[in-house]
Amino acid sequence: MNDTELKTPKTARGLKTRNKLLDAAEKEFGEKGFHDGAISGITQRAGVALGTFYTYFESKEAVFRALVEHMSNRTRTHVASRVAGAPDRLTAEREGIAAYIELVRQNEDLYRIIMEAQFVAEEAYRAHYDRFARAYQKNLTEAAARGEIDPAHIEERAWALIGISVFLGLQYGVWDKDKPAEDVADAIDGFVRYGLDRQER
Amino acid sequence: MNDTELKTPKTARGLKTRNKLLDAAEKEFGEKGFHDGAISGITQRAGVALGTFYTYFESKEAVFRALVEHMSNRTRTHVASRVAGAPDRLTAEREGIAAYIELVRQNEDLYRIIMEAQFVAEEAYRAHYDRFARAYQKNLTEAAARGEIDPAHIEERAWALIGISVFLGLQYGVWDKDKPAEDVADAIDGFVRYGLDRQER
DNA sequence: ATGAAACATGAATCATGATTCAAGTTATAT
DNA sequence: ATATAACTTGAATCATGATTCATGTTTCAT
Repeated sequence: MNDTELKTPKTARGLKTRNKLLDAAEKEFGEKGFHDGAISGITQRAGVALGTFYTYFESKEAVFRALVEHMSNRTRTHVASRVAGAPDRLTAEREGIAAYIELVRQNEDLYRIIMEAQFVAEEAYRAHYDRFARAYQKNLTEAAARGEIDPAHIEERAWALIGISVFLGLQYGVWDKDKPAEDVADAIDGFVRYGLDRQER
Repeated sequence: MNDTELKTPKTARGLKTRNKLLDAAEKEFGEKGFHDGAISGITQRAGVALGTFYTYFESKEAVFRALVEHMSNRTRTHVASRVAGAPDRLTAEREGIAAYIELVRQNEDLYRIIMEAQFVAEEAYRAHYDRFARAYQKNLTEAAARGEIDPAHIEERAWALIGISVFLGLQYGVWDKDKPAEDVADAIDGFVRYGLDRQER
């Protein structure tokens, strides 16, 4: 009952075309946004005829949804792989922020498309952040069990940490790309560890 | 050279009509979003004829811009008035978060419209957060001078604090309205003060 | 009291772009 | 080798809704 399955390509040619369309949609929507982006723009970028689009996607909204899920996965795997080696949660936090800012910088479309999902594919948007929030809560709970962090208010802290990443990504990944992502992550590390109150050490 | 001035009403009647249109636009865009919202929807809600809209606004984008500025001011004054009596910055931080969540809850349109500005009125969106970031930096700098907080990395911390408010507003003001805003503010207070590391006290 | 400026009206215009479809081409299982 | 499913094509359809404008009404300074 979902678009992705309904129109799954059956041959290698079809798969290739569908991927070309997804890549093209990423560029089109990333550049122009959902409403100014056009199906004809997508098919032109992909080098296929207009009608071909509807072989793989039910509607303009449907590609967008597929795209959001695609980018949500990309974000998760990018950050996760970067964080994997961290010795403890607080270090992982710092790495995660650096990885996220870098990702946004390298791939500005990603930030914009996920944000715009809030208005075009609200379900997908909420699912994206819920998934993140749950993952964060799991990590924080485990870290608390190991005695690495304060065990209080895990849920609220998870959302706060998401907010920190997203807004640092906006400011230092999209708007002001001058500072190295590592420097921003270092700068915020002390705050995440010890709050506004203490000096970092 | 700006829309607001070009079409400023000259009489009391005109002013009243313009305000009716702004209120109506807030509801229309808040409910349906920018693209699904219609000028005809706005004028119907306002109880005026379609053409009247263009007596006061140059275009659909222009009302939206006016609206964003209006709501940006509303947000600032609401939070500022709530924070005014706080004895120190860390207490102010806690009050500010509670005030923001309450505002979002009472007025969900506001959250949505400001967020959507990112795509419809990017300048206004960035201006809104830049203004906030500057105010935060000023407050943090002064608090650091009084010895209330760590003086390091003021700019990055300002953006992090904005991100915290916005995402707590999203989660607890828009999506999950069950917890009292005060409880959320209390829950996050320890994190903002002492980070993930310590127990709150 | 009156004329000019402000304001209000809503039908008509107009551009845009998503979606459909009937006809053709290519891949693949047998 | 061939039938069938998978895929491709792009011109035609169609709905939507922003914007304009010519005509009327109200306000207000004098």
